[in-house]
Amino acid sequence: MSDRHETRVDAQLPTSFDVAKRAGVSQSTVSLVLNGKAAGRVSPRTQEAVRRVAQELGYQPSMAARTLRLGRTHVAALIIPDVSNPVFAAVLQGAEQAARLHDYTVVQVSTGNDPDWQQRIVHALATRSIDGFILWALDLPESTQLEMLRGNAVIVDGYSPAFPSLLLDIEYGATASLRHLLSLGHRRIAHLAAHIDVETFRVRQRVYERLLSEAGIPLRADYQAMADVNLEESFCAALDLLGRPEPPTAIFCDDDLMAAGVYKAARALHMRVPADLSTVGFCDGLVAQLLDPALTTVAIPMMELGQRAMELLFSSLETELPPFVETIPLGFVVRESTASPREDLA
Amino acid sequence: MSDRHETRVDAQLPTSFDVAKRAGVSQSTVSLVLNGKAAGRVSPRTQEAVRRVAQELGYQPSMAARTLRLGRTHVAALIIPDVSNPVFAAVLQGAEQAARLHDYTVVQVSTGNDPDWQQRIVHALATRSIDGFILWALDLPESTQLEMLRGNAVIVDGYSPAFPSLLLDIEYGATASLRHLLSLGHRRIAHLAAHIDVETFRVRQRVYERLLSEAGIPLRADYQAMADVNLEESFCAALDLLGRPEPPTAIFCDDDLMAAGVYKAARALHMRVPADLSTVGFCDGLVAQLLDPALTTVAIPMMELGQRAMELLFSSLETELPPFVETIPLGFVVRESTASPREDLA
DNA sequence: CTGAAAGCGCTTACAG
DNA sequence: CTGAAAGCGCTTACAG
Repeated sequence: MSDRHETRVDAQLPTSFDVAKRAGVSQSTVSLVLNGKAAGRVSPRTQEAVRRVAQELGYQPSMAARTLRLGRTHVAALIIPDVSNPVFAAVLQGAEQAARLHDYTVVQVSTGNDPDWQQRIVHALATRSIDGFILWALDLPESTQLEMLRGNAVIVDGYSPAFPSLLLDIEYGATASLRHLLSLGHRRIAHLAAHIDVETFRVRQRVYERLLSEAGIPLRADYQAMADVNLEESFCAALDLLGRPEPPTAIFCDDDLMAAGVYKAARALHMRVPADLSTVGFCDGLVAQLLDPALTTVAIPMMELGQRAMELLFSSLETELPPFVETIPLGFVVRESTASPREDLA
Repeated sequence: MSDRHETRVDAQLPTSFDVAKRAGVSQSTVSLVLNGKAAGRVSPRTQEAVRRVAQELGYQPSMAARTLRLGRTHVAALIIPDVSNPVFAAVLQGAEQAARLHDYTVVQVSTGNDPDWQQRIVHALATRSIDGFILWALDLPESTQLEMLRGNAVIVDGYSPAFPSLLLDIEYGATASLRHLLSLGHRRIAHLAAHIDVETFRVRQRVYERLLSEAGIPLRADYQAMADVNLEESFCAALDLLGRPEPPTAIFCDDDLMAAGVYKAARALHMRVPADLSTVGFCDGLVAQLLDPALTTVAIPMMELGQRAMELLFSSLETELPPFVETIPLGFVVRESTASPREDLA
């Protein structure tokens, strides 16, 4: 005995069987026709009839049934560190654009909210709810339980030897940014670093250390601060930096949102950007556009990256791609948030 | 003959049958136990054994199979006008938080990118890929094809007689905002309106017209501008407004992002906010926090709303809620973007 | 050119 | 207390 009526929707919707009955053909014929596999197997007039009836009934195949049969959900997940950073909206948009061409849906999962994100991925994999993953700005240790991800995931801006990866040229971006500050004559350069232990931020730190040392500037612990990538924390950390006995004349930030925190702190202390304090960011999304004066920053093409990552994921899903690395060049945009340090501070 | 191996993943994952075999019980017993329906039907020791084996094998039930059987996907969609506005990230966060408690996933769909969004909803419904919908800031004409949404959707900040609705008290917010400007002495108040024809924005327009007329201020066409809710368009429109022969002394904006455009235009014209130009926004999200000087704006509790909307959706999914309206109070926050008009302009 | 049948992996009456 | 079986709605060999 059937036990339908679990949802109101189910009760109404036509199945391929309904179409078959009404078109006077078998259910398999309906499936064949509607999947475009009828070429030379079903007469044109039958095909026509099937299509017409399907149209009339507004028939659409059940995703669940198709998924069960085919083993594909047509859902991809974009795993990002933090939804509340608006740059990821651009990534999602890019990813969705690419996904639509393949008839896929994208769900966005934030690891920031959820320390148990690895578990969630494993669960999604185990319940076969998601076909593929884009992992953004996350490191995957080789010996991880995420081993099962092989063939179903691509990495962007993260370290992992086991997956196809889009690697951003953070090295270049950070170098350009710091060279710019140095060439303006800054020597008291602080680093406002993201408080997340992933490679993309470690690179920024390394470049900071190297360029300063190359310029013969000793590293100072009191010029290094950490904060979560959000406005409040960055504001507090920046306030701290600027409150030092000998405050920095420039702050190199790991993200635009952190630069926004610096702006806010400068404002609170009645300092002007860039006259009293130069600031550089990283990302160049909406936040950079909003800041006044306009932010000098490293430009990451987020939307294009989202798109590219999704395309890569599809390739990988089709025929497992070997682990490889494609390096994405970044830009560096000089705007109005940087200037030479004041004479008395230089 | 079986045709497995469609995906690498499928090939490996254990099924309830595997668990049954290894535990030496029938597949139905496994299902009963793992679904907590074994009370008094399966002996404790059998239950224990089943659970242990399931654990060992890392067994998780296939979502697709469960969905097909039960008619529920455990996916809800949040339909919003525009992803690129960062306020919606907060909505999503709230919605996800509530969804997690019910073991649901949320996908976010933007209607802005996609004029065909109604079609997409119908499709999602027809393919039974999504259980329920939260429709945000959208109007649904009664005679819509979305009739089939009945019982599967809730509305937030939108007009529709047929669905459970969370109605924001836009009326109050807009009134408070305009009263504030009027009480500061402004009489040359422009309206920078969102270029989307939905009720939530029509209310703002009506209140604008009414309050001005109540204050005995004639409506001027040259004080009304429209733009999409993004920085570029709002910037251009604001530039236009401020370039009038007799420019406004205050601009009432339909959204914070539009207020950001006004700030940018003011800056471009070397006008100071609020000395030369008062600005009020609507929303009070990240953008409001970023702006300098701090934005006076109507506060909408986006995250709480996302949460509440999701809870409402669950209630509605369980037992169809009759159409009803719950009105959400808004706040109005006076910060630094408003002041009395300059003497020579008042 | 078309149809009957197997099987994807579950849940849940039903029979014992 | 436990198991055999139906059925959710598809796709795709296979047989005719």
